Amino acid sequence: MTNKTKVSFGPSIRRLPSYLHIIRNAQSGGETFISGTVIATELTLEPIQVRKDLAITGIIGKPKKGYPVDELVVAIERYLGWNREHKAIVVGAGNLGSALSGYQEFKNHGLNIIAAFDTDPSKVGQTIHGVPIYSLETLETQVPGLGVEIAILTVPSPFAASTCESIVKAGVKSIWNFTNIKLKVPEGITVWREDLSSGYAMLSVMMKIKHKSELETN
Amino acid sequence: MTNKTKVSFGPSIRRLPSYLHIIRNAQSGGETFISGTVIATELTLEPIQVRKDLAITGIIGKPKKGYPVDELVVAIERYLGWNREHKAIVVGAGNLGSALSGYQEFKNHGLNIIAAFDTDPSKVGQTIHGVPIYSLETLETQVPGLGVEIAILTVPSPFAASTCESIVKAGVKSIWNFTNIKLKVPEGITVWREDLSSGYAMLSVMMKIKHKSELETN
DNA sequence: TAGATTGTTAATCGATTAACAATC
DNA sequence: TAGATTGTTAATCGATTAACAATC
Repeated sequence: MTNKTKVSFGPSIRRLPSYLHIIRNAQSGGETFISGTVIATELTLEPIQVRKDLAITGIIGKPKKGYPVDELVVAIERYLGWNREHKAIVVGAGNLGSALSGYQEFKNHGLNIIAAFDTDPSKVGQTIHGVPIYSLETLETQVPGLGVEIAILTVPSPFAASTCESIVKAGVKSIWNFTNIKLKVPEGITVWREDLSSGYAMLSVMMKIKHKSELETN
Repeated sequence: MTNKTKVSFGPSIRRLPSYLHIIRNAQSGGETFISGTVIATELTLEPIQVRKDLAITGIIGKPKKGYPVDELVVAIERYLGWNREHKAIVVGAGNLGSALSGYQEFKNHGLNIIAAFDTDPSKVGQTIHGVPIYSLETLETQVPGLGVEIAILTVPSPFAASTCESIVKAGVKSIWNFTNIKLKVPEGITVWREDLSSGYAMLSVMMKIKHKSELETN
């Protein structure tokens, strides 16, 4: 169990943001109730799956009407911890780091990026989306005490391991890892790897299968 | 079944790129065989899972020695369709699109981004990582006939649906969707959604759980 | 040879889906 | 009231893990 925080309902948790998005839209449209059926149709899921997923937030629906929209929004955000601020830093102020810094959606859900770090001297002193860029060398001295919870790791892969060490030394406990390296971290450090290669793999295989079935059909 | 290409072994396919990365490293290091146990240790997985996953590529290992590195690399790339070129376009030449255009790893695995499209007139005519940027308006006329297989969708969410329609009209059959919108596409179009929000959700919940257990412990 | 590692077959685990009574 | 939708309990499905004979 070393290093592994067990999370029950992984797949359910991953679907919640999509639900939240739809429910928020309904809220903006003035709806007060939304049914699991409607959400399911929107996302091409089974209604029973939506109901099961929403159950983990503790919200209770009304037969015939569905779930109370306002309560549901609050409950999902609470469940995800998106109702409070998470101070974060971007480590690697390249295009990807810059893109993530600018995502309004994350800001709306508590992600507060207060600084970025990079090795490129020409970037230091600049800002990306209003976020100041500091020298990566200063990370370990600057970050402790600022209450930074999350480090978003977007450095090139060869620097992932060493940069990760700096992040840990700086006392940041959670790492959102966008590199294709599996990080080795001490116990108590949470890592979520966003593996873009695995997405490309899925897309590639789906394409291959479709192509094959076309060949078979024709 | 409408719109849904069924892919068996989803989780296995998503792990293959990580295996490939490690096996390639072993290859560079001059190794000729690599065992499932070694790969598993590297990635904190069970050896049996690695063996099961590698089995789908058709490669047969040698007891005591492991799997032949060169053959394994070829077999994984073949299985993923990464042994051939996939022409692609980036739709939405912002930071994220720019980041993806520059990823050497994808280039090495057949992803050939031949053009980017954007609405911003100041971007049109420029290049990102050597990829020329054209006006989004010209997508439907320019792209057909070029043999583009993949559209990487990185426009802001409000434009996702309409841009998706253009992509489909242009005859591109696979979409790598980086927006937080569930796209509605005609049958025969493959979509893989890269859902960054779900990653943020997982990280957030893992943080919450860890925090709670710390409170309980102290 | 001895032992590490394989591939196969079976068991377990967890997630999805089905069935259905309860109810607004 | 009638019927759509809920929450619960059970069944199914698929993925992971275990056990173990085969073998280099």
